[in-house]
Amino acid sequence: MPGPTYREIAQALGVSTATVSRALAGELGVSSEMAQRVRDTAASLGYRSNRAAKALRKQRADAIGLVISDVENPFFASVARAIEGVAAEHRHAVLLCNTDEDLDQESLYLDLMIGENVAGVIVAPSAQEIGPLEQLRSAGIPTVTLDRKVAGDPFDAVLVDHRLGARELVAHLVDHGHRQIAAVMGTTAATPSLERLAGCREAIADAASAQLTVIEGTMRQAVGVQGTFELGERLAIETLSQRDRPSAVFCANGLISLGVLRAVRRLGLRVPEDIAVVGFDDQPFFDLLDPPLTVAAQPVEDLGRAAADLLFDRLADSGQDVRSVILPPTIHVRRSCGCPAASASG
Amino acid sequence: MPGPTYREIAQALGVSTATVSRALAGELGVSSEMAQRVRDTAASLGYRSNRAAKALRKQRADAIGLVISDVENPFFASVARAIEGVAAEHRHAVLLCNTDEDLDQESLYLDLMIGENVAGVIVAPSAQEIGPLEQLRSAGIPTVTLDRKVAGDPFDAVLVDHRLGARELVAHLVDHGHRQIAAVMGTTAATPSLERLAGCREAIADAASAQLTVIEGTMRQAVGVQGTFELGERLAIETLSQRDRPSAVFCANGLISLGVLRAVRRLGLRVPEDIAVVGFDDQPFFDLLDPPLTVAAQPVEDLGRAAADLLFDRLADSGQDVRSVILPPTIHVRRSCGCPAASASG
DNA sequence: CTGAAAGCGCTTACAG
DNA sequence: CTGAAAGCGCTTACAG
Repeated sequence: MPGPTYREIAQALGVSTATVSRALAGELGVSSEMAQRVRDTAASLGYRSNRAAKALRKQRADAIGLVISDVENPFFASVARAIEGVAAEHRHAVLLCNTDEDLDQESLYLDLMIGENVAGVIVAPSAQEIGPLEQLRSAGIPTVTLDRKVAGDPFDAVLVDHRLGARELVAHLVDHGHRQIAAVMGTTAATPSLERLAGCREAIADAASAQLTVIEGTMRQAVGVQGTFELGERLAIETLSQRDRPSAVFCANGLISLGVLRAVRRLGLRVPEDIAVVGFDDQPFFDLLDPPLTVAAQPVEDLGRAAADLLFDRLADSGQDVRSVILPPTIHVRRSCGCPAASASG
Repeated sequence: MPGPTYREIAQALGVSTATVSRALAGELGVSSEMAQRVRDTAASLGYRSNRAAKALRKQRADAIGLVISDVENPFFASVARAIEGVAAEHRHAVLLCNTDEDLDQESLYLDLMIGENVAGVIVAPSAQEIGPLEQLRSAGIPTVTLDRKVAGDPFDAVLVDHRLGARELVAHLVDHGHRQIAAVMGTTAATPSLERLAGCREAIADAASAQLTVIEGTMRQAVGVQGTFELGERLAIETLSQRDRPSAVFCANGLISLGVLRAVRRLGLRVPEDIAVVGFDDQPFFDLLDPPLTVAAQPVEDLGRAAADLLFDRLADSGQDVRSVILPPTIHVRRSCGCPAASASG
């Protein structure tokens, strides 16, 4: 049972569908009295806007695409939540896509979004090169990249200062006296990982006789939440089983951190006595882990909100220059680094 | 720069757009030779399907709506992931909506999805009464409810046997000798909570002289991930600060569990010596908490996949009877219940 | 301020 | 097997 259309509203009032359209769109050029009558009639008939028809006619849907690697990853889940909230304020729907960092899938999904005539796209790019995102550029679709840079800066971007966060974390380890530090990286394909690694190196360079061992998996291994988690565990077991094992480890992200903690537990090592651990990313319960984890927290909500704001800004004014926003991470010192228990860790 | 349409393909081949449509839709009634030529031309012109136009013409978009309370909740994030995977296999987009369990927002979003002409909707209903979901029924939109029942069973449903999980968990506490048990509930508005509570009561009824104290917050308090977490903490602090405090607590969901663990830590109590803790929901790192948490795990991936399968089944054959699938939870015995450390907890 | 009319890009009876 | 034509529900120059 199809709902009423402009035709029914127009007929009920003896006016044209053009007038109905204008009144309901809140356009000027229609008397406020008529506008009111149209709105009343629409309401009484239970009119519901047909977004598909609008999208076709206007060549632009009131919807945005969100292209991330995996909503199951708590980082992306929080970001998605924030974005969806802003989109809802703008009466836009959100199309959700998980690419698993796979370029083919990313390409497929972008095709789909362009076919939906989305107004814009927020994407966490799978690679540093523009690759499939070129489709968005050539189709002229407003795009914001999330957490990652694309070569040539063709899009608005929201970034986190990964380098700074990693540097501070590793410097903290150095302050605790550690000189043999391992960085468990998962993968170094994406820019966040690369920058975090660069931050580690900076901190090491600042310290006399400190040394960094980089441990990393391959792209294929670090797939999905479970995959990354298990990769972290596996890499940590390899590294920490050696006789000349490092005295501290930096974990490239929250999932890796959890994997490393499990490895440590399986090896029967104590944190921080036998091995100190710090990691990128925070979660609300990381202070409840055994031991509470010292981390560099990304401002996930702000990140999502900033990305959505950038996108809707551009939808309102497509002429503006390409902008990028860089957000700082926050260090939460807890116990896994070797610091004494705080009274109220947060 | 608009891409090519059927018109350009048709002109290039000297055929009608009807033929192009049939060929690209893979319909019979077009020679396989012609079909091939159409596909080749489409590919060489870089044709991209216009989903908005299709949606309008067919009165049905290749998209499904996913209406949940909050993707930031790990339970929903995992479910969303699974659903999106199945949808992608069917070349359907997923529209994501977070309702925060707010009926007005749910209603607003359903309006939006219906306006998008979604092929179907998967929804975790905010209430037991049909309420805003009536819109879906009267619009004839295939709907699957997730994790929760709606009065009168008007829709296909995927459920978890909450009662069983809770019953086993509390029975386990009773086996450990506990007689004063508290159930920290967050809210008992939704059916999962109610059924979990019923399961607790059954286990208590089976035990001589055991007693259940139900602690719950109000709807407004248990909002969002952070809200539920903090509510659990607050309720637990109140309960466990009393002199005649219970010796064990059942946590109604994963977020509440984390809140309770934090409360326990803040009160300086030891788990399980001073207070045993069990909870509904699992996460990949719950064995890394201090102490490892004994839980009833919902089969989240299966839940999402089953919901999506039910929906696409119905899209293929709308005539079939209303079905419901009930999935069992899995008990993971770890240490918070009082059991000794397992060698490899999972 | 309002209307008649064209058209967004498809699909689908209908006719051949 | 293929085509001409109508139409899904809107919006928007254009004309008055």
